[in-house]
Amino acid sequence: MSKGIPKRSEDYSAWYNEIVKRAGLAENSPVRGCMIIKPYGFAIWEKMQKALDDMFKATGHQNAYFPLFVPKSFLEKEEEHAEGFAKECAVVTHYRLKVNPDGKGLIVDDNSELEEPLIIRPTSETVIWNAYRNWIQSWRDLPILINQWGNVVRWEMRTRLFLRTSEFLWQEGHTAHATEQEAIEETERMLGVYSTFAEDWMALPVVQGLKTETERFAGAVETYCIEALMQDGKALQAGTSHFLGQNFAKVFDVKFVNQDNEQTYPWATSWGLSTRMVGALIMAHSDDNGLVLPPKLAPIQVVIVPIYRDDADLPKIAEKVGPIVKELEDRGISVKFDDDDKYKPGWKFAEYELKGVPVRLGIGMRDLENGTIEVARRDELSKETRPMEGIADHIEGLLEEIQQSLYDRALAFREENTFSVDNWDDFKAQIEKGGFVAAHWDGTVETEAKIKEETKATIRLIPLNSIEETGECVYTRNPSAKRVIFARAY
RNA sequence: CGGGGUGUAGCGCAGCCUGGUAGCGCGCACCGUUCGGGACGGUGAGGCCGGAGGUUCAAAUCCUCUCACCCCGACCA
Repeated sequence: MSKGIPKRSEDYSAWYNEIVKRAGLAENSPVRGCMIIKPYGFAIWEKMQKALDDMFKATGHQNAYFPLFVPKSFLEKEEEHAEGFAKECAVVTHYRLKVNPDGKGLIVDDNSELEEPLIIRPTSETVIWNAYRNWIQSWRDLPILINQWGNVVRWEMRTRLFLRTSEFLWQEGHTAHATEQEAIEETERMLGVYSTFAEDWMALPVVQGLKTETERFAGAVETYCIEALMQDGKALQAGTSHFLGQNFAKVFDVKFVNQDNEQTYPWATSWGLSTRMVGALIMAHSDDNGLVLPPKLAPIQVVIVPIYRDDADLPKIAEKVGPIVKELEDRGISVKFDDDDKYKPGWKFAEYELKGVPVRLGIGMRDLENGTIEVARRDELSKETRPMEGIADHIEGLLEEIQQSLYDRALAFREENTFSVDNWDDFKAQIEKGGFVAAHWDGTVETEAKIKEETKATIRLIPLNSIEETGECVYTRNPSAKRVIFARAY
């Protein structure tokens, strides 16, 4: 049993913070709003990166790197984009400090003011499209399929580890295409990649859809997103993919000659997914005993804890464990044999539970005599004693089972917490209770704003697969063609 | 920026109201016994009580000012 983690049911927010700290994922930094990602947390992010990067490569993308600094004039070019990000930009105005002549410390050297301020990128559309001007001449240069792994800064008023930090790590894909159709297909393809990642790797069921005008990315023609439901009934945007039309091509004067020898603007997309997903992972599966990780993203999938009284027994156990470790590793399973004698088994059990290691094996002298091994699974907190014979096969299957089981559980939770609501009183009551609320909406920005004002719920998305169904707007009773998903969100 | 809270040992906290030589738990170091769900005993190290000023014979404690962080809201991935 874990010591001193607040209960999810009593204080979700405190529970979340404790998991992040106690599992060694991240901690606060001296700079407000920024976080220190610790090795274990970063290992999870690296697993995410690897899975995504492979999928990006498999869909024809290449990685590149663009600078951290964006000239202010670049950011200004696309009007909506500029307005959208203006409020949260860190600005570099000087390039030098000097020793304070009046005493100790350093002060900004006034003689080092930049002619043009540099913005620390909140996203990279502008620098990238400025570069694309030189990269794109002919239809033969297209498509350009680039992804970048990096950091961005959005000066947030209020932050939470992983979920919203002023600086965060992410990937941003930026593509250019000859036709509108091709760009839209790319936007949808990458949304599909994100969905697959969320569901197959994170064991997190998501709904795919479109953002409303209000929630759309600043500068996009259309924003697609995936939304997931967290255990406290709040929604979390898990990834976004934008169809940018020709907006950035036009303002950066990027043109190409098409097959009919005409000067044409290319069509753009951009798509991103961030370290916020580590937060999503925690909130989706973890429990009052700590983190619960899906096997596919767990830095350690199997931990083996030796149990012995006499120091002389450890080598005997180790001898038996060696081949098991090898057999598991040969199957691509990451294993840790924790033979550290500074901690005792009970402590280790609790520790690996806190860290969400999917499978724990316990092996002691009793097992050596009986040819058995104890197998414990983190998701169900259950354990059983099994024959050592064929244990690798069993574990391989068990990891798959756990991965699937976490997904099934999360899906069942989402289904139990998705409600169709048709009148305003029910709507308000349900939003208060939490969950996804599917309701009719008259399609106007005004109604959306009023609903948000009165209930704090926003339209998370207009689902892609929603069935056409005529109805009346839950707020205005005006006609509506389909339901949209409302929720309170992170 | 509003509202609430907290700064005392590495971590978590008590002490403050009612000023009088800074304490508890965890962790840490060493010794011994332990080891199948966060072991136990013994010994020991560790703190200008967030910062500045004031009141007082005397301030962690009272007063003023400041800084930082956390939580709730407005902004947002």
